[in-house]
Amino acid sequence: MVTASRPLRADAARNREKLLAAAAELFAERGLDVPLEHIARRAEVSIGTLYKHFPTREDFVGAIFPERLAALDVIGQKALADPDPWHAFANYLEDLFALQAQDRGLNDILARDLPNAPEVVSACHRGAGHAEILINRATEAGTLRPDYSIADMATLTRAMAQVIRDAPTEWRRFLSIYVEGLRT
Amino acid sequence: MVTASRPLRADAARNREKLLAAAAELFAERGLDVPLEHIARRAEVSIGTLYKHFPTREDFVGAIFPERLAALDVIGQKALADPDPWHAFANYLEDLFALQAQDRGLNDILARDLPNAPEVVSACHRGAGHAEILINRATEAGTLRPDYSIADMATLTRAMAQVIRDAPTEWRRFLSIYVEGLRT
DNA sequence: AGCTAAGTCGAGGGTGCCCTCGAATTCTGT
DNA sequence: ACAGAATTCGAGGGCACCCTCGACTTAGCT
Repeated sequence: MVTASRPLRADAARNREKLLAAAAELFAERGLDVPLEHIARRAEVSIGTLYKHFPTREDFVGAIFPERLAALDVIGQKALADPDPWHAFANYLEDLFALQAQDRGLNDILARDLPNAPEVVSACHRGAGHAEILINRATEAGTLRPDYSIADMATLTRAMAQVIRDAPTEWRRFLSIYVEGLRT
Repeated sequence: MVTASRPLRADAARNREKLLAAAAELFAERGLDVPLEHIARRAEVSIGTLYKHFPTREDFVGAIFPERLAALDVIGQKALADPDPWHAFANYLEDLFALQAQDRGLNDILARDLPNAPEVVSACHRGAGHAEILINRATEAGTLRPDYSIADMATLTRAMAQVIRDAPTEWRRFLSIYVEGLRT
């Protein structure tokens, strides 16, 4: 049911963009839970207009994050191109959390059990796909402990989300200790 | 200014106990942020009465947690009595997080930057004292990486709080990986 | 039994956020 | 320039939580 709706009126298109920009900023600064009213205010648009364009918070997430999640693919590709399995895996983790540390919204999304927007879900699945390959390579090379799994990475991601939130300077150290524990 | 206030009236004392019991349960079940109104309801007491006895949420925390934090001292003593420095340290961590996993309120307190009730603060300091000794012993014995510090343990505690919250069965595995990374 | 200080109650005011809807405005094709 | 459709606006209703205060009740003393 892809209704080929006619193009938006000029003012509407402008407002939509202002809303997206405001939401993108606020999500990155304050996380996914910013009050929608704040978004409307920063966009200099009324709350009613906001709801016209984005009836739910998920609609914002779905409109904003696919683009950002593309960064996930980039670091995934980079890691897959690395010939050293261990190095690829460890660097992937670094890159992943560096990404999370830059964007509170992304941090929330990856930590949360409920990123329901379909675009977001599929991006996460792709990410998990990359991760799985990297894990397998590293275990086969004998450098990563053999029982390590995606589930462990999910746990790690949530833990890191917390560390990033309340001690943004210390996540690298924390991660390096953890990773040390993964080497065989 | 320890005002030796005259004893509470019988009904007041009873209500106070009911409130404490209700708060203790709800903190443990749901964490420190339960609505005060829920506590009043479970205690079968009006909201006004609740405020009479405990004007702020901190008053509840201060009344309930000192007792629970005594468990911290217990595991601290146990660890200090252990002759094997590494074993003492590693077991202390296990015991500490087992405690957190049993009680969402405690989990919140240890993870949060704001446990302001003085009794709670001092209990945390005592805990940190034990931890420091255990760390020193283990580093001197050469089994713990030499740069490990209390600050790292604080970070770990917050990370574990998160893991415990959203994957209560996996914290042991997560911890064991991390601890593996600490051994020299 | 009667008095009074102590305690209890819960309606209600305040805040912050969510979301809706009808009146007012503005774009755009003719 | 105008009509009509599309869009905007923001007041306002709802909800959940916070906290206060004055009217009512009761324990406990004499």
